[in-house]
Amino acid sequence: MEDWQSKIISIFNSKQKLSDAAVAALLKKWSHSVQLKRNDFLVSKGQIETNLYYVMSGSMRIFYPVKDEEICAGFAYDHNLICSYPSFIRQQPSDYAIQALTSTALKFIRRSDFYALFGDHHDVETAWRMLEEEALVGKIEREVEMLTFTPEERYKRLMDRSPHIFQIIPRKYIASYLRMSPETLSRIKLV
Amino acid sequence: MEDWQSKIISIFNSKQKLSDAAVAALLKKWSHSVQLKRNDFLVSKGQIETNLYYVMSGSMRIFYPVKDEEICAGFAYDHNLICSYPSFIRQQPSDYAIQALTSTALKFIRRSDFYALFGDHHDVETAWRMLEEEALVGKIEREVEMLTFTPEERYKRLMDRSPHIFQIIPRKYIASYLRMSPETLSRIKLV
DNA sequence: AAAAAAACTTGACGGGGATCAAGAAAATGT
DNA sequence: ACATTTTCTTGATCCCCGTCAAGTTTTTTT
Repeated sequence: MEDWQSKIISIFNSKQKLSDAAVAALLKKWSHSVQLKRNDFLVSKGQIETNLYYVMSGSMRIFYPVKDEEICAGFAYDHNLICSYPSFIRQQPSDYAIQALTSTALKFIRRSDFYALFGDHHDVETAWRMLEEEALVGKIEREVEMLTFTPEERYKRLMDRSPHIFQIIPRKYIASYLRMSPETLSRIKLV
Repeated sequence: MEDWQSKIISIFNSKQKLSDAAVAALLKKWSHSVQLKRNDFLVSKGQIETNLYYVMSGSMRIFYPVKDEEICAGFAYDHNLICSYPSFIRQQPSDYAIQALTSTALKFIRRSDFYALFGDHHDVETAWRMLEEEALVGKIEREVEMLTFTPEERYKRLMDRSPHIFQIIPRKYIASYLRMSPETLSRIKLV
């Protein structure tokens, strides 16, 4: 099994141990590749998400274009699963866009193939449910984070938790992710 | 079948049609009751959520106490499912509190009983997964709502979408839910 | 290695909405 | 029905942070 394949399986296994049959079926379908250059879009606003991606290498930002600005919802890098979840779930045009910040290599599985596995492999559905639950709880915790801390506290807490982000991601996107202007982030760092 | 029972089933059926056996098994376990008076807590901060509730009548607010204030995360009334999801999912102490705003009648199922159904009744798990997906997408959409609209726009959009809330819920909680001070909400209504 | 583009910094300014405060209105309970 | 508590309103003040602008540094491209 290749390294990226065991990484994908371990993401699922961390929630629910998959049977050998499920592992084989999942990997068989998780077989497509994309290669993006810097600034390429993986998903554009308005597009319907039909795939679930695994990031082999590189870095991406997830954001929603709104009026004349862009609000950063998150990032993805090595060994993350990524897609435009609302569009993936509802099969409606995506509000999110996902863009490569560096050249990025991805593997993906088609949504229809993925969902088709649920019938024969109950454990895949259970693991996926639990991964989605994690996403929901994460969203809720982040909401609290943004509401109860000052810009400076938000910066410090991200710095404590994920210092590597500051090496990979341009500050202006981090500022947007932390819900402040690039100028405010710049001034905070002076302190 | 009693009215509240068919309501619960229809919530699940809206996502995934349940088999007769699944319906029977689910309702058999969804058999406990609670009755709350105004201001009683269904869930307190720090408590671990072990139940999933259905609101028969009355109204509730979900909020997180933080520092010296309370931030309203949502409301629940007739025919809603409700629990402290992060605590229910992770079995960790709840950051949320849930409080009755009027006298409220609820039915509930124990988490352990609910999860136990998933083994024999795959369709219950699938319906539940889809309901959780709906919650996740809802959270994401609300985030956009809060970030891209002014206080006045947020008020008007809630007024358009859910005018009945203003008849049931005290304004100060609605203000908190809309992420503004009660004074700001009061001033907006003058316009 | 040089040119161009993108990202970051720093200063000046302004405004939207929070906070504080005090009075009015409404809801609750006995 | 009355007293008490809670909620809502309205005014005055203030400050945090966003915006605008101009210069600097870093990164990217060729």
